[in-house]
Amino acid sequence: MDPHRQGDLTEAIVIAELKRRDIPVSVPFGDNERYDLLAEDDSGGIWKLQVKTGRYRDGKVLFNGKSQHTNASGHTYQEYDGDVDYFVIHCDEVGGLYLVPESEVGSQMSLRVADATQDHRTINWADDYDFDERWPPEPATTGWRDAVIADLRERGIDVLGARGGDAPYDVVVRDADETLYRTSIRPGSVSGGRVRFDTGSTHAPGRDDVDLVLVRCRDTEETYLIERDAYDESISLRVEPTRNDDKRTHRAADYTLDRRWPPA
DNA sequence: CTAGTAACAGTGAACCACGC
DNA sequence: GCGTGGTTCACTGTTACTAG
Repeated sequence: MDPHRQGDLTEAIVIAELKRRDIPVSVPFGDNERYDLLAEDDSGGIWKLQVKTGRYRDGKVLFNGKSQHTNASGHTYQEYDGDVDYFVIHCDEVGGLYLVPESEVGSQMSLRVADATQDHRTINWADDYDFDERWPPEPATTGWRDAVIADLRERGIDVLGARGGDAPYDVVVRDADETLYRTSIRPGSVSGGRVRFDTGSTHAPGRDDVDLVLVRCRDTEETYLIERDAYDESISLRVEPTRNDDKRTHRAADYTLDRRWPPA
């Protein structure tokens, strides 16, 4: 089956599955929206869902977390980066329906259905993302950006106001030496033992745009400070300790606001 | 230290629909 | 006819982890 029809089929199956669970679902008019469906939870919350077809391979359900389109310069790839709240993955081969937060998905993700030869920490077990276990989603954390700003002020750090217009940073902060730092504040979450945040999207700040990135992780309830020069395209902070102390590993504990402020 | 395993990131291709 | 848009499929290389 050609990919477009496959996508339509999966979307139809997901709509049927949601209806079967008495979940109100709406389909956006036209195909100009980045999400496929809108679903309503019991409390009236509206969630933007992106439907994906899962491919079963080597005991895992694989799916892509980005959309691809073609222009004059060739293929371009775009992550959803907040344009959707959740991915709903249906895999025909295993008959599974999974709900995965957008923030936990990179360019692609695999959900392990079959037992693995080795019990790997980074395995994303499909059962953990079972739709019926995950629905309804937890209400979105509101005011996390304000929480970070409050965190900064609590430490006596000067916050010189929020951005205006299309500036790539959220606030400017000032240290005791009167040095100013353009700072981007991003939401993060723990996945696969790592704190992840959106570093590679079209909306993410580049090295020339900001000096610092503050990541508020909802799972660890910690704020991490990362100097923008510390990474190129992306960085992930490992929450759980590793047995082999690899030099390339970035430990989240080393990047907490308390340990990193003021910037070197 | 090494081999094996798993996840991630990136790239190219195929297919169909649509507009110019 | 050609270029573009949107989707999945398939493959390769890199990174990081586990086990021996």
